[in-house]
Amino acid sequence: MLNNIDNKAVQQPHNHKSCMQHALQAAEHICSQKGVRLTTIRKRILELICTSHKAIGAYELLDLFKLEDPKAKPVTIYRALDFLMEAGLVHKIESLNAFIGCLQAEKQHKSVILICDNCKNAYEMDATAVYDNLFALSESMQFKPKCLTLELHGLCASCS
Amino acid sequence: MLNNIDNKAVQQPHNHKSCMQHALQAAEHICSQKGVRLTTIRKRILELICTSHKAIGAYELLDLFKLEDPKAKPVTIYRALDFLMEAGLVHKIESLNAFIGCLQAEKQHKSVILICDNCKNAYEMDATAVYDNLFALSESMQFKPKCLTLELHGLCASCS
DNA sequence: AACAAAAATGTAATATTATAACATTTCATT
DNA sequence: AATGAAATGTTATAATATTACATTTTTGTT
Repeated sequence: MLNNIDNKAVQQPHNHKSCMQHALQAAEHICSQKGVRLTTIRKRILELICTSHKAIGAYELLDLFKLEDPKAKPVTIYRALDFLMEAGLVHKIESLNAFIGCLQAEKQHKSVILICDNCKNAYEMDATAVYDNLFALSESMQFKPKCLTLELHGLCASCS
Repeated sequence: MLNNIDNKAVQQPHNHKSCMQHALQAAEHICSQKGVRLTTIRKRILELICTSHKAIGAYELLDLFKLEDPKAKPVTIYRALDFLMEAGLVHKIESLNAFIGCLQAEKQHKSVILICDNCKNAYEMDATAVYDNLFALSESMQFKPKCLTLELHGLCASCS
């Protein structure tokens, strides 16, 4: 199985089928633990997101989903995305208005997303030290930190 | 004059008029140095942004600008914003789709934006160490870093 | 000053991203 | 089976951002 939070590993060619299975199993587990329902739609949207490691937009997802349910509407997607984000299964990349599946949803984590501006692949890397540093720093300025957006754009190994 | 990159100072009540004058003078200086033109429209949009330290949306800016030029269109604002961002005079807050004036445009800087989710005031704080850390870390994974989005949401001193 | 090229702005249309409001259906529990 | 809560369907619209092309203004050159 894919070593979680190991960016190098997922950047390499890897068995993506098992990668996706892992994500879906984690999703089932997390949802049952939280007592929330991973419905057919939600699960399918998650699958579509996890089809690749590329950031995907809500309307791209809608187009894919419409192949199976032609009457689907934007709000279907956004509702599923809200659910999946709330559960920590999906992250929004604010600087792209796009979404990625989370590979370590089962662990509470503090990560930076590395985004390749060429191929749009995006991976999380642990950034606990950065979080702790910035939270402490901001608190010393009487700022009460809640939530950090941390996205690093650049070129991945394959594209540079 | 306001000490640049001093978040505490701008969070306090301060002489905002001089704060704004500083921003405009810096803008003039930077543009003449770069050989680009701070036209009437661009300057005015910058002024409108610098009226407060609150993040402001493009269409809010448009509404304000329309008071003076009722025929103004969205693209007028976006073009000015593009120019101002390119010149480093304005930053976009990706997680809000909103904009703030930069208080230390004259210095090359690596900063985190502290955003108060209550009052929407947003301030930059130096984060050179974080940049250097993340850039180095990502390079060690064969990722070629270009641009970091670093936004910390929370509550400012006044609002918490 | 006259001109040409480049830059900026005007104008219209439209693309993209996201949410609100309310009706209906499905699910879990009794 | 009846009930209430959660999820989904449906319609409409809000909010954010860009494209394409016409016109005007500025700059540099003659």
